[in-house]
Amino acid sequence: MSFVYTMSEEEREYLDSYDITAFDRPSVAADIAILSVMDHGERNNFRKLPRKALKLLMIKRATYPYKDCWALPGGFCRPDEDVYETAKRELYEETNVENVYLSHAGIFGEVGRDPRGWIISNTFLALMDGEKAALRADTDAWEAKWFSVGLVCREIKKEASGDSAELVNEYELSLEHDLSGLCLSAKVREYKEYRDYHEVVRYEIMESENIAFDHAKIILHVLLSLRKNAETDFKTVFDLMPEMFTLNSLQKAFELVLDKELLTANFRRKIMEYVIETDFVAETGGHRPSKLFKRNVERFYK
Amino acid sequence: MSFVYTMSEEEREYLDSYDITAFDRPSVAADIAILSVMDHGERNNFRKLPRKALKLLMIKRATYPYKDCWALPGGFCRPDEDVYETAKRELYEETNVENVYLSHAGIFGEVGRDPRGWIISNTFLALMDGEKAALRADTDAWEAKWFSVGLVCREIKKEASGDSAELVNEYELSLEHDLSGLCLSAKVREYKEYRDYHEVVRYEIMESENIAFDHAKIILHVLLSLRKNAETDFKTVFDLMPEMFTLNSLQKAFELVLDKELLTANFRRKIMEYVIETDFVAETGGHRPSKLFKRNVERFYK
DNA sequence: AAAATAGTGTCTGTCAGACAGTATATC
DNA sequence: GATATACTGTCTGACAGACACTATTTT
Repeated sequence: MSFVYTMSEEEREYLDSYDITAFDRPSVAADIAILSVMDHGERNNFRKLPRKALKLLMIKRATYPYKDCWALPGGFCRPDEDVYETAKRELYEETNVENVYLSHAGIFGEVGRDPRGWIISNTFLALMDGEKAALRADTDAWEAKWFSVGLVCREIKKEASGDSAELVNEYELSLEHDLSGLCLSAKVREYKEYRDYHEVVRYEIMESENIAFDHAKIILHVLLSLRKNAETDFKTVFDLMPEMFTLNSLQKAFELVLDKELLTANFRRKIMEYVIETDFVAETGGHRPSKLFKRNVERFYK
Repeated sequence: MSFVYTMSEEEREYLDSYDITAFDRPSVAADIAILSVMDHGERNNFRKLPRKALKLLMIKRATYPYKDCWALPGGFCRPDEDVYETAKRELYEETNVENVYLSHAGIFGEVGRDPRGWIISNTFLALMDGEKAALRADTDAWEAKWFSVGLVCREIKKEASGDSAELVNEYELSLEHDLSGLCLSAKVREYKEYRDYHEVVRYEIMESENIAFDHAKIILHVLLSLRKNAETDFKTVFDLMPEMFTLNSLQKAFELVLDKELLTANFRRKIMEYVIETDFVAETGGHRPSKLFKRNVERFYK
């Protein structure tokens, strides 16, 4: 804050006698869902391009509670930093990567969500390109791993009558680690109720296999918000791409985030004004090589 | 959380010896921007419809810091409640209104934002219909008042070259109280920088007249997010409407939120499937009365 | 030639923007 | 009849979805 706030003598006295510790206070944490698009699975055919997957970074907990379960990277907020800075710091500590997309994506403070006590979790979403992210490869020594994200939605209930409506969806979240075959999973229900002319949304964890705390709920929430955001603002998806990329890999990133297939011709027509062709090509195998493109920053801010 | 988490003996011991108070903790507050659409100004011509304005509820501070300045309603989070519940409780205490649109709209925890110490503010956005909101009218006795919201944007800088871009906008926020003529105002700059292929947005308060803390920044942020959200998801704007409304008043609500004029014929065509005609009419003056409509809830959840 | 990806051209229906026009109340 | 709001019809251009088509590389 840059503007100057001048204090009276009286106010100075009031503040000096103000005891902020008189009230109960929570611990505040920043948890980060770090997403990236990476190659996934075996490349069994030399001609075929590698399959791509949306990947999430999870960390194995070394201590109680939820010892040996996997959790989102995160940590507690310190008095000398903004929550945003906490997230940035944790992100760097876990990935050695700086300058990536980072946005606040919600707050989770339900009573009893952490057995250690009153802990409020600020959730952040970070997006980074797979090349940068892969530099700190996941080895057995390092307790952080990239998991392929799978999300399936099943409709449980859908009722709309007169002035009220109720929708229940069950999401099956599965997180798979490529090399070890390790698999984390969860079922989370989404309850949408429309009553008194207002919508109330609530999530409930039904099952949670090896995922710590309420992080399955948090991951679901982040994935759904990202998807919704990307529908209208496609600048976001570019944050998953390296400096130069093929139009095919950009399309794959969109498809993974939006969770639907796109028609190539239409996608290219729409995206064309946001990219600039470079003189480079990607030589990827037994077929015609594709041109590399970069962002057209000026169009982003037309 | 409904699933059961079973603890080992070892874990129980760990948790019993865990001292959460060993670390510094912040106070966590929920501040709410409560918006509503109400009639505004004198009705000088009996034929003309009342002018409408977007109104924000502000509270005059009785104590230091920022004594006699105006602030967003809010309060501290208690250990037995979710931050969301804090917001709902505060909302009810200030307005006597329940069951309205309420959503988390950001977190403000900059170091030094509150002279009392380390206080993190969770910002919520609440929307309610003007009829409900006006029930607790603003009297002189009550220190809460509805202010008409004015927001003007001026472009300070716009540079995009090669791989980086910089945009600076200055927003002039003015809050006017109809009866007393009381006026609060602020100038807040928005810095958008695009570097290393990622966007960073930052707000800075340049002036703040009678608005407490960093609330001018918070209000700006809430208004801009609401506007952006309403562009694509127009369910939100309906939360500003009573059970029955004229299409004209709905259009005015959209225009106030989106801050742009809409063409009536096009607006009606677009909105028609989301409303149902009722048998009632609004008799408003020396001209053809308009039909009253209600929400078509089933279409909201098609 | 076969296989695979790269990339283009065009038809079609929908929909938003613009605007002119008609309808119906009260004073 | 004047005034003000209520409400409708239709032209236009842009654009998204669908899909058939051509191009280019390696094995």
